[in-house]
Amino acid sequence: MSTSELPDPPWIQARKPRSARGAPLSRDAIVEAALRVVDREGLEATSMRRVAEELGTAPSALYWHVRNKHQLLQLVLDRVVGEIELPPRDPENWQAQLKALAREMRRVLSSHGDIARVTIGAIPAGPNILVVVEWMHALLREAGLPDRTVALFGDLAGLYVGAYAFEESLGLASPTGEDLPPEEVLAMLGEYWASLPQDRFPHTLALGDLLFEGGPDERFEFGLDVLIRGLESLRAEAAS
Amino acid sequence: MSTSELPDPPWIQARKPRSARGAPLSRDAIVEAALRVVDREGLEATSMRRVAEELGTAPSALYWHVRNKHQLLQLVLDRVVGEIELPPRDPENWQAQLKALAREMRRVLSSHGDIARVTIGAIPAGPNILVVVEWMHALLREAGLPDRTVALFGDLAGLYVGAYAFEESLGLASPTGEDLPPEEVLAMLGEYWASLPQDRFPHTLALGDLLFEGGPDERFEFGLDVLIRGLESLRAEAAS
DNA sequence: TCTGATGTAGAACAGTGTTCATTGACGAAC
DNA sequence: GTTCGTCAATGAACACTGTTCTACATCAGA
Repeated sequence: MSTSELPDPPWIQARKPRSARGAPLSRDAIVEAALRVVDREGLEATSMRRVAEELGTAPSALYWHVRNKHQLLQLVLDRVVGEIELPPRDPENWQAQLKALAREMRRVLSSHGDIARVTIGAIPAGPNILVVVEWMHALLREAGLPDRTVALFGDLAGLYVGAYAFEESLGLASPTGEDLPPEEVLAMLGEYWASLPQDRFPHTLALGDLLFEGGPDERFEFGLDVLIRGLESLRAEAAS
Repeated sequence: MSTSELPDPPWIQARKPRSARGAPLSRDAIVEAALRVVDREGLEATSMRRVAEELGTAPSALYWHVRNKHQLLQLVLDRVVGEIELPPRDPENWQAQLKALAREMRRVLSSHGDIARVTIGAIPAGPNILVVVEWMHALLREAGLPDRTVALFGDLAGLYVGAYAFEESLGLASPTGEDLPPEEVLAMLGEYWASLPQDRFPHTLALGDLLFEGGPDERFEFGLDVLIRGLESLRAEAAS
């Protein structure tokens, strides 16, 4: 929700529009169109031709406003991150607030199809992303964590939420790469599981349904819990 | 190193060779060739045509032995995971052994280019992958962790190592998508950092160089430390 | 009015995963 | 020894992809 008036990163190099109402196309309109395509048809279907079609123009017209597809997707990601709502900080409750931020990030990412895939391996450098990063850094520093820990943990938390949301967006992708209904994938997995020799995989077989039954929410919360407990352990050790 | 004689997953459906020495091509030869291409030129350059060229055959010939590119990459990944060396288990030292396993996984993945990208969002279902998973499940169960925790943590650890190795393989990818020398990317980032308004990003700016200076090893070890501390906290709570 | 920058359009390039009909090679049965 | 059917490889083709290049409008300022 921010549309914050921040300086663009130098590598964006937005072209100055000729006049306020002059150009039929704009970088923002392209980003918005690309996001619509991502929402409806997923990242894989989001080609430059498809985005241009959504806008009723030629694919080459996009390249006047955007350097390449990679940059366009980065812009879309930053636009999506802008939807994240940040509550007022309360350092006394830093653990609960950190969890709430992670949940909000996951919610926003998951509400836009595969877009989380873009986060993996991207330097978090868009204006909106920086706002979220600053909020988190502030919370952890105000909570009394050492600077080095804050810097490293920010990275780690971003990696976790991004990777998790991405994995989640794939759903139950068939191991063969075809589009199979999830129940058939589960059936195949079950068949394979049953075929495993008991003497070589006793522990994995003993875990049995526990490996499959945890829903995505439960798995996400577990990871969050582990991360926060680990961080708290570091904090306690540093404070002693 | 395993070449374990395990049943193939049902979705592999390997074709039975006509005779032992008959076919000039084989699934294993294709996987090996694909791995060579990944090692030398990276995942993005690994096309079916490139793999076929490596073998001196036509691209369409591959499709007799492999269902599609997705499956081929899964096979390559499993082949790579087979290189992981597993020491004898010592549940007394489960924390150190768990860390050692994670380091070994990262080492093997990172020694094969981008291959870690394939791990993200893939159901860990190859034979060699299952051997590693079983080892880990065994270690944690023998260490006395509750089954539910073992199942969930296995997922989490795989997600972390895979995502980290993937991010690492990208190196310092330019935010624009072009191939820029890393120092130039760093220069751009520094320029952007310097342009940020002090009043809106005080904490992120205060962290300063701490955000950049941690090498990949240090960052990986930090994440590992957080995960293990979190797990230990769960174990202590469950044991009380 | 002329000039130059700002945009858009269309064609083209080199490449992608995958399918399909065709052709060859070989083991087994007659 | 010949036929037959399966196994395997081929080459062409399809429908795409990201990107670039040239050409062509459109409009602001001198």
